Amino acid sequence: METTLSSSAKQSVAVPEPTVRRLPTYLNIIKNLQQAEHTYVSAPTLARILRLDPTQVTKDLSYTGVIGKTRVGYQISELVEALEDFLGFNRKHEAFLVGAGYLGSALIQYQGFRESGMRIVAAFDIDKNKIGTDIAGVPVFHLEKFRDLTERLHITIGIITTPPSAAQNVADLMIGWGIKAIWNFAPIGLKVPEHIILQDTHIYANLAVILNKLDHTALK
Amino acid sequence: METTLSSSAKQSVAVPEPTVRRLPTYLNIIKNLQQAEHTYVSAPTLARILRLDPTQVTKDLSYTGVIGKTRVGYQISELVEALEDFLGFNRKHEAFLVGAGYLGSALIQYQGFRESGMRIVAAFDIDKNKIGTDIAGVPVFHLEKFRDLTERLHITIGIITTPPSAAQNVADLMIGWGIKAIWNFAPIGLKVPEHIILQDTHIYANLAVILNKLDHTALK
DNA sequence: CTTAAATACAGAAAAATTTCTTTAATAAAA
DNA sequence: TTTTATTAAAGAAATTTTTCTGTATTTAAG
Repeated sequence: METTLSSSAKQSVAVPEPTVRRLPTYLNIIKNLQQAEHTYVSAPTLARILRLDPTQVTKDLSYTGVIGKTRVGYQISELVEALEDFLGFNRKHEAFLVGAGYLGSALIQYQGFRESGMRIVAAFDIDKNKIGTDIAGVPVFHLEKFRDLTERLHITIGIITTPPSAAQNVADLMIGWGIKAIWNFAPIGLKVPEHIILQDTHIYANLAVILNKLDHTALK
Repeated sequence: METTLSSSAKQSVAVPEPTVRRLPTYLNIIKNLQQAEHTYVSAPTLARILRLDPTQVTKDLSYTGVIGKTRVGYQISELVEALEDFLGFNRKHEAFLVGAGYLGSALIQYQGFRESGMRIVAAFDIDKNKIGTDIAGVPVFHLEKFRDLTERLHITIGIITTPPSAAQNVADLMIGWGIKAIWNFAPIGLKVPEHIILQDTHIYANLAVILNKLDHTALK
């Protein structure tokens, strides 16, 4: 799905964001190679698999600090560790999700994130029909119950899957909870303090690209 | 989620892909304004809502062909129609999904795509436990039943949510079905003919950006 | 041992994208 | 009516990202 529209706290991030986006893909492939008993992988090999420019792969991997061996490539075990470390996939982050609609439910049910260090531990909504239920084992609470929470939680990530009209209020609430990063799926530009990490994801972005190409190449 | 790594059939796409990605977001906001009885919207207004550069909004919207009125902005009804037309959201595309795991199920259950012109009409898997069931009303068939399909289907989009090892085979199969576009979620670079539209989406990309920022700003 | 091929890496060049600047138009205010 | 402020739009500049070149290294083949 999606794509970044805006982001705050972009100071001192020397690594280009397109690179950060590609790194998980490299990691995934390298892990597959690791399971297939490979011990080394070269940039050209990764480039062939992903149909990318070999020098781009080299540049991307250089940000991990791993140095490759000429004529051989990179040591897989070393690269896996470096990538997981760089991406933060080996740390454990717990997340709250607000807005248990179709998108929110889909995100919860997609447990794949668990392998990447993020676990959704609770969901919130204001729909009485959803309160008290659970989605794939994740309980759904009433948002109001957490409104006046004074003690800070150990939750680092807040996921917003509400309608856009509610998103800013939810964001403010999350900041009050002591959350460090907000993953926003609402199509609105949230106003957050400098120290809050904000990542906007727009579900329709990729679909839009496909549909647009479909129409524009069909005419050719 | 999300992001494009590669794409084929990129001939004559004069509109920058970042622009195409932003357009659905504009559309969403403009529709909200429309419901709130607004009739005009200006680029600076959209820019404030999304925290973007105003001239970027102007440039993006210029690709729709809609021309704005100085000092007033764009007519909302005209813009909605132009955006939906440009993005293909008012056409109806049916899709097959192969790989009914967590991600595939999440995508099916997220019915939001229906509003954007794409409807997932069937899912395929090779897991006997899944065959015969349905996910949110979408039936799950055995992939093999469709392997030797000779007649072309009217399905335009194929969604791949299989493990990477199966992805290329599935892609070839889909091309045989007469599919026009492939939306690939497997972390692998698919080889497809020139005329097939290929869009790669990498689920972990956005999460990676967040986790990376979390670690790198926490140290500051 | 020598040669050839494949690779990492650094730097330069090119391409794409965003941001800035200027101009003209026009609605609203004075 | 005149002035002011806001906006769209086009083009230029700046920035970011990708791609291209060249060099040194090293494994493997001859």
